[in-house]
Amino acid sequence: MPDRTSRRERRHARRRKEILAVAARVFATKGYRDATVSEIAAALDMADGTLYNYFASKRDLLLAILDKASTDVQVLVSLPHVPRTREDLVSTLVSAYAVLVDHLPFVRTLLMEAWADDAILQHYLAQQLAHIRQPIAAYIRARIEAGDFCPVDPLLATQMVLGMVAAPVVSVLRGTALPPSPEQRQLYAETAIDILMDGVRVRAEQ
Amino acid sequence: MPDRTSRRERRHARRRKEILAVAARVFATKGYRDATVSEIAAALDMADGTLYNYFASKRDLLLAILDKASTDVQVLVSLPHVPRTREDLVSTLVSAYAVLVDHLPFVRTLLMEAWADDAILQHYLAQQLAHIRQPIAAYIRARIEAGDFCPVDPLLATQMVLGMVAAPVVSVLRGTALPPSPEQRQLYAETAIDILMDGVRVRAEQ
Amino acid sequence: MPDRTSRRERRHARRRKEILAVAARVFATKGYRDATVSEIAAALDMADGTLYNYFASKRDLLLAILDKASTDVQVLVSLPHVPRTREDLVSTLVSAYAVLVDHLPFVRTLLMEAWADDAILQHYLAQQLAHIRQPIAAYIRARIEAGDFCPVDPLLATQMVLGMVAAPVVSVLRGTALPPSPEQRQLYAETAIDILMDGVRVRAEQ
Amino acid sequence: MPDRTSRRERRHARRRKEILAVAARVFATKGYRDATVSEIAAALDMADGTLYNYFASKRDLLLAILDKASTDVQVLVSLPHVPRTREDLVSTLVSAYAVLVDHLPFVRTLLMEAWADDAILQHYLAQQLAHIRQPIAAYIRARIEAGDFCPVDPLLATQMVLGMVAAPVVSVLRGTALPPSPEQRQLYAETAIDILMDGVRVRAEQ
DNA sequence: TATGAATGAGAGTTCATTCAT
DNA sequence: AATGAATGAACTCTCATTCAT
Repeated sequence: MPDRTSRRERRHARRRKEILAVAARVFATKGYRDATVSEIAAALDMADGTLYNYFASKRDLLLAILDKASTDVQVLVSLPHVPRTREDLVSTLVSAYAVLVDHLPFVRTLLMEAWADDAILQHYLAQQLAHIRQPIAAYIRARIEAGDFCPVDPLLATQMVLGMVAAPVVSVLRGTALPPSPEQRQLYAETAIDILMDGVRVRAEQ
Repeated sequence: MPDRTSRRERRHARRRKEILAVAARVFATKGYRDATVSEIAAALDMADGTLYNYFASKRDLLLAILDKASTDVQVLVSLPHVPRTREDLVSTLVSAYAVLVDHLPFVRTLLMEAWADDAILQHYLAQQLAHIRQPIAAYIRARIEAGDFCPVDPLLATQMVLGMVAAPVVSVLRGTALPPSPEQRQLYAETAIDILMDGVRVRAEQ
Repeated sequence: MPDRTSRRERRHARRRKEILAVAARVFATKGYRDATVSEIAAALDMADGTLYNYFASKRDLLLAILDKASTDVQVLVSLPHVPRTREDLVSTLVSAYAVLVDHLPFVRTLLMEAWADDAILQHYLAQQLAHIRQPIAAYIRARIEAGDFCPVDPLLATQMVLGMVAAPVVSVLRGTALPPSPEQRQLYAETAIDILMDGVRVRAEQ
Repeated sequence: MPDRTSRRERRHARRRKEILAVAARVFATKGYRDATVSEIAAALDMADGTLYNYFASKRDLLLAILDKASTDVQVLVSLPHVPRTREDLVSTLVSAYAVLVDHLPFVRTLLMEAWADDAILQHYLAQQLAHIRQPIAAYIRARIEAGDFCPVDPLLATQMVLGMVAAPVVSVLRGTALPPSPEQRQLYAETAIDILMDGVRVRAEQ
């Protein structure tokens, strides 16, 4: 009876997803340690024990959330091509914001736990960040060598680029600001790219 | 015997400081909830109960750390004057880095707890951040009106400035990078200011 | 499935009662402070944590016992009518003894805690005692005015009546004497009423 | 230097007495278990450790209080003669009230602890009570045999006598009523004796 | 003698996890 | 599969007692 089995499996997978989403919200709000299993179960209108039919332990639940968050962030890394033009850079950034905002509780939980736990940082975030940094640094290095960019430290500049780009969504990730509208995301991206490229200063000769 | 009393008081205050420093390190590493009182006491080579002669509760210990972190950060706010020249801006930034680096475990604990707890965010961090943001935004707004700066959203630009400036010390605060040397701090500050002012792009006419 | 729910509820209520009875016995014997939660749980052949599924805290357990003791004693207060004849008085007293004896550990715990704690005395005992005293005092006052009773202070006489009536069950409440048989209760009641009415002295003219 | 030694000893004994009096007050108010050593030391304006120069342990302090309470109550027992006349009975009772009232915290502590602890009851109170009961019972028995008293159970009557006599000072011992004035004591004693002897009922022929 | 900081055993309580229903 | 009562390890905190000063 493969049909029955697979239906059951689909149902099981669907339920796991529901649980993950709710648990991520709870963990994102109170932190892993302060959130209780009962609390998550209650938010799911489900008995405590039932959770254990889907996840082996509370920690397992966390790891599944971190896994998903990590995978979600990975999308940012796998760019189809290296953006060159201003429009290209802006639209890449806009879609990066979209990814973060679409998975808020997952990303927030990941950041929270990675801040405290070295193993989690290494396992779920460090590689992603390295993969994001690397092409940016390479790009900057190349443009410097081509004489397009000023001779800054490429790694330092990369960090600053990321800081600048991340800044407007920190409070969103934190949960104190509402997710930005598409227009706002566009604004964030354009502002970041423009400041980055030409600075805030008005050029004398223009 | 006022001499005896005041010696006791001094001793008491010194011991409190020691405890605070060690506890901040432990909290910064494992998080408030995951750190146990026994663990802190052990790190101090002290019986569990002795801690309670200095702090009424584990939470009280946390709050004292947050208080100190908050006060330390406050220093960043109370600038003697608004910096104008490039050198002024750079040296302001350099000393800001020094403050963060000098109180690493305290600031790290504050950031970790404020990330999860709304009340803590409000009470110990929100005002400080507002006080940092406000003069920067005012400065940007003024320069825009004077025609010196491009017409960007001042608040958004402020956030990006802060993101850019904070970026190189994030991993230091996290504990994965060593504190920057004075030379590095100088470099961070100059790079941030320069990118901010003129962008990374080489100007055609120069 | 309301059947399942109500069965659970009944089971829960039954278990609460069991716990209350055992806890009252332990508190009555060792006092609230000296009795430990582990000890009560052990007497119930139950893990410590299980108790907390039924009562929020050790103090909550005490308060539930005091509540019950208070309510039980309240029965003494709610007499269907004011007793007049000797038989009436005697049978009222007999049933009062029955109430005390039927709830020994509860009443003993109440008396013990009310002896030390003003708030408990006020909340769980003072009103009951006032309600017992008041009709007795009123009765004595009325009979004095009718010329049936000697002109004693009604309140003082009331206290003495209660002292006399309570005396034979003090050691029972204390736990050093066995509960009186119905015959003994009858004897206690008759003796108290008779001494009260006519004293111990043989009247000359009889 | 016997003078110095004995002066020191006198001083030591005096200090012990002070400590006992204060500790009895604290124990009487909060109970032995709920009172802390620090609290008693603070009430004496003394360091915690100093107490241990006078008493080996907190329990030792309690036992000394119980000893004193027991000894004080003993005075009630050692009557110079068996009272016969009404005046004799009344004055005996008045002085008994005086003893209780003069040692309130000690007696209150004794009653509180004896209510919970069998060993304390046996060691510090049971004998005293037996010694009080016995002559009363003997007296009643004798008067019954002489035909003066009605044929009641002498032991039961004894208990009721004690209950009646104790009633008006229960709230004083408890600490909710002020100690009675000499006039009130006289009234208590006379009322008790009179009710006891002749009851509250007005005799028909009078 | 007097002090009070240090001690650590032992208390109350929480909560992730199990398992009979 | 779903339930939630039972479990007990692990935590925070208290306080009688000790002892260097």
